[in-house]
Amino acid sequence: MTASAVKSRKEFGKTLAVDITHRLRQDIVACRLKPGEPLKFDALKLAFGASFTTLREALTSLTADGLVVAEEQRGFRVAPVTSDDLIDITQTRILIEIELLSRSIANGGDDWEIAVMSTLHRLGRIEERLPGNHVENPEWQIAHRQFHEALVSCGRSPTLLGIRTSLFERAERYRNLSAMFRPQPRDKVGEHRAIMQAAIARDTNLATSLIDQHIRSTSDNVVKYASHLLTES
Amino acid sequence: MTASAVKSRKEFGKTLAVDITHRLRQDIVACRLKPGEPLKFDALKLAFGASFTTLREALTSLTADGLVVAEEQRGFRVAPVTSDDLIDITQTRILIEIELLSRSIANGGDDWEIAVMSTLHRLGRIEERLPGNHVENPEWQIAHRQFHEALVSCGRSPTLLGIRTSLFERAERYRNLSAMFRPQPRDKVGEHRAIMQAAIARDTNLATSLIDQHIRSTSDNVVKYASHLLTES
DNA sequence: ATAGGACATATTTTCGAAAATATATTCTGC
DNA sequence: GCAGAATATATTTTCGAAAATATGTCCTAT
Repeated sequence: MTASAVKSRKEFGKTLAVDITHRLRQDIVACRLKPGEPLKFDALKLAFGASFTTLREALTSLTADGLVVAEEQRGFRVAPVTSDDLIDITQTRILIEIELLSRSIANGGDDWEIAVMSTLHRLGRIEERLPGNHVENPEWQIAHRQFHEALVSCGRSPTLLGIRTSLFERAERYRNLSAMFRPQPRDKVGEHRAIMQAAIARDTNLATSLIDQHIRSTSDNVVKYASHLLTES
Repeated sequence: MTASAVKSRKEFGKTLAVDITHRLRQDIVACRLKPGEPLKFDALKLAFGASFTTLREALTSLTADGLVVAEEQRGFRVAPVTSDDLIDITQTRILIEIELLSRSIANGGDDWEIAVMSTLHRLGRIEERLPGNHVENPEWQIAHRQFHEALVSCGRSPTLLGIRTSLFERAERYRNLSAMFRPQPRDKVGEHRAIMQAAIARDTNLATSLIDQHIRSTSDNVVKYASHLLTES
C-alpha cells in the first residue's frame, strides 16, 4: 500500500474521521490505492495514523459513495473497476447531468454565466501552461471539476447535486486509470468551449447534447486505453 | 426517545453495525424517531445496546442516505422534514423512476410481467383485508414497496436502483408523517392497477406519465395533511 | 441588571485492548 | 499421499475508558 503519508491533521474537516474520509477518497480516486486492493486496518493505521474505529467510520462513508466495498466479517477493499460499472456510471451521469444542466440554463442568472465563463477561462490558461498530458495534474483536475460544477450549479436540487458529485468522483477514478496509459490527451478545450457557449446562449438542446457526447466520449476513451485493467466483459 | 427496543441481535446483517443501521433506518422512516430529534449516544446506547463506536458507524451510514444529519463536534440528529426537501425528493424520484421504468419496460421479460402482476395482486388482497387506513400497516408497506420494486426491477443499473431505493425510503418517511393525520386514505388501488396495465402493455409513455402523476399526487397529499409539520417556505 | 469570563457539566470523538470471526497451518487417520 | 479435523495465526469487529470539545452555570465588574 502506498497511501498518502500522515499529513497535517484536520486538513479537510473538523473531525479526524471526516478528514481521513477525504484523504482516503482522494487516494482512491487518484488510484494511489489500486482498484480491488484490500484495505487492511493494520496498514491503514500505519498510513493514516488513526485508530480502528476512526478508520472504520471513514471506510463506511466511502462504501456509501461506491468507492469502497465492504464484505461483512471480511473487511473492506477498494471498489473494483469493471466495464459494467463504467457503463452504469456513464449512463447515470448522462441522465443526471442533462437534468441539472437544463435546470441551470433555465434558472441561472448573470452570476452563473460569469462563473461558467471564468472557470472555463482558468481551465484554458492552465492547459496552455501545462505541456502534454495535463489530465493527471491536480491543478487541471480541480479547474476541470470547477468548470463542470459551475455549469450545473443552478440546478437547485441538493439531492441531484450530491448524486452528481458522487458520480463525478467515481468517473474521475476511471479517467485517472486511463490517463496512465494514454500517450497524448485528446483536445478537450474545444468541447468545453462549445458546451459553455451553448449554455450561455440558453440553447438547452444543444448544450445537453454536447454534454452527452462529452461524457460518452470520455468514457469511450477509458475503455480504449484502460480496457486491459477492467475485469468482466 | 422511543426507539425500537433491543430485539434479537443480528436480524438483518452479519455485523452488529449493519444490523443497527437497518433498525435505526426503520425507526427513522417510521417516524418513531422524530424529524429533527437529536440522536444522543447515551440514549441510543440504552435503546440499542451497542457501544459508541458501533452506533457511530450506523449513524454515518444513515447520514449518507439522507436520513440523518451530522454536525461535526455537535453530534447527529434525525434529518428534519421540510417543504424544500420534499419537493427535491419528489422531483428527483420522478426523474429516476421514469428512467428505470422505461428501461424495465424495454428489458423486462415474462418473469418481469409475472412479478409486476403478482406483487400488485398481493397488494390488492392486503388492502381488501385491512379496513381503513392501511398505509401505516407494515404488511401493506412491504407489499407496496415490492410492487414498485418489481416495476423497475429490470432497469439494469445498480447505481440508479440504489439511488431509487434511498429516495423511496426518504419519501416513505414523509408518507408516514402525513398518514398520522389523514382521516381516510385515498384509493390508490386504481392508480396502481393502471400503472401495471400500461407497463405490461409496454406503453412507455402512458406508464411513465402515470408514475409521474402517482408520485406527484402522493407528495401533494403529504403537503395537504402534514404541512404543519414541515419547516421552511 | 447585564455582559463577559471562569469554572463545572454534558456530550462527542478518539483510542487501544479484548472478543469474535475468518484464514492458514499442522496433525491425524486412512 | 491426501482429505478432513484440530490447532494456531491473522484480521476484523466490538467494547468501555480516556481525551477533546461543546454547553450550561455561576461569579464578578461595570
